[in-house]
Amino acid sequence: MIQLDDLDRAILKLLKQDARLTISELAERLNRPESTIHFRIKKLIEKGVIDRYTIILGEPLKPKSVVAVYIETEIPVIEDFLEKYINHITKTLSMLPNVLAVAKSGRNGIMALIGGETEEQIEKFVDDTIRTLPSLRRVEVFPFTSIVKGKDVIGFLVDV
Amino acid sequence: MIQLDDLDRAILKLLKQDARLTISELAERLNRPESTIHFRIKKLIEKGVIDRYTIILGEPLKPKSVVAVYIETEIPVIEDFLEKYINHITKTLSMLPNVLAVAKSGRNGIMALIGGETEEQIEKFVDDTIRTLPSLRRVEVFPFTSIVKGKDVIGFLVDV
DNA sequence: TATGAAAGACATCATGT
DNA sequence: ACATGATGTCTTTCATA
Repeated sequence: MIQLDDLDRAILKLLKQDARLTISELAERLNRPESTIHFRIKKLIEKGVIDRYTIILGEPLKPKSVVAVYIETEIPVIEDFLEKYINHITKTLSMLPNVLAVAKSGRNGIMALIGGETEEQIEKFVDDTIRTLPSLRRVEVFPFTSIVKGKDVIGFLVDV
Repeated sequence: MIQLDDLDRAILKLLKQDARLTISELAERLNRPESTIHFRIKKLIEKGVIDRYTIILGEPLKPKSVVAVYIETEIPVIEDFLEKYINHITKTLSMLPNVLAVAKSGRNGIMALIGGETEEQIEKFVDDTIRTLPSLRRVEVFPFTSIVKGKDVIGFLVDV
């Protein structure tokens, strides 16, 4: 395991909120010398605790409407088909810009996060692109009314 | 709407990959003067296209196992109860550190993303914390076998 | 809006406590 | 873990086109 002390955690928390905080600003807020902050961040990156820095995109680029879709295929007699078919679907979905995220679920399930201008537009996309796939035994749409925790995950995921 | 040209898009794409790229590095890669890049980024922030800068946490802090859970409540006779109850559940879940994200779905549904060390541990958490809630008519767990698109959403969501 | 040049701020590193 | 100082790099600003 990895062990982080309070200072590490405080640095991570501040950088999560605003990764452009300078070392001097961090040093001031946390009442530590700049050299210490610099050293800690260097270590956090080396240890892989900080994976990378990124930007979150804002309202202008975010889809107004988001749904989760669960897809489940039939289980074929030839098991080998299953994995190949699941791979095919996930890869196809992954290439589409309005598909924000895709995960395999179990052996024959897929969960996808899909964004669009309206819920109706997304429904149409699901009808045209997903429900037309062969050998599905279930397609269920979970429309997101509001995001309570992890709100800006959409701005994180959206393609530019 | 907002309109972005190729340069804007190129800047956003690079910053999404690595928000620590300096203006000079961006300028070099995109064959533009530093002042231009500086100006564009300033505008992108002003327009809200760039919402904020953040860090993605790495393996040491990421849960090894992740599931999505869909929760659906009964629809009570008194409609007002419904919203209050859904709010109560979402807020309770949001406070827990292993609950990575929570969204309301429709009027009586909740979708939550939950992380843990093993799938069994998460199952136990679902049994103890969610299935014990009153007036639920459905609790379904979708274990994530692998994430195909949006892989580092977990490192983005995880609490420090 | 784009650019070039200059000024100031910052990260980084070495050294020592 | 912290302090200090030296160095080079980067950001930021401003005047100009």
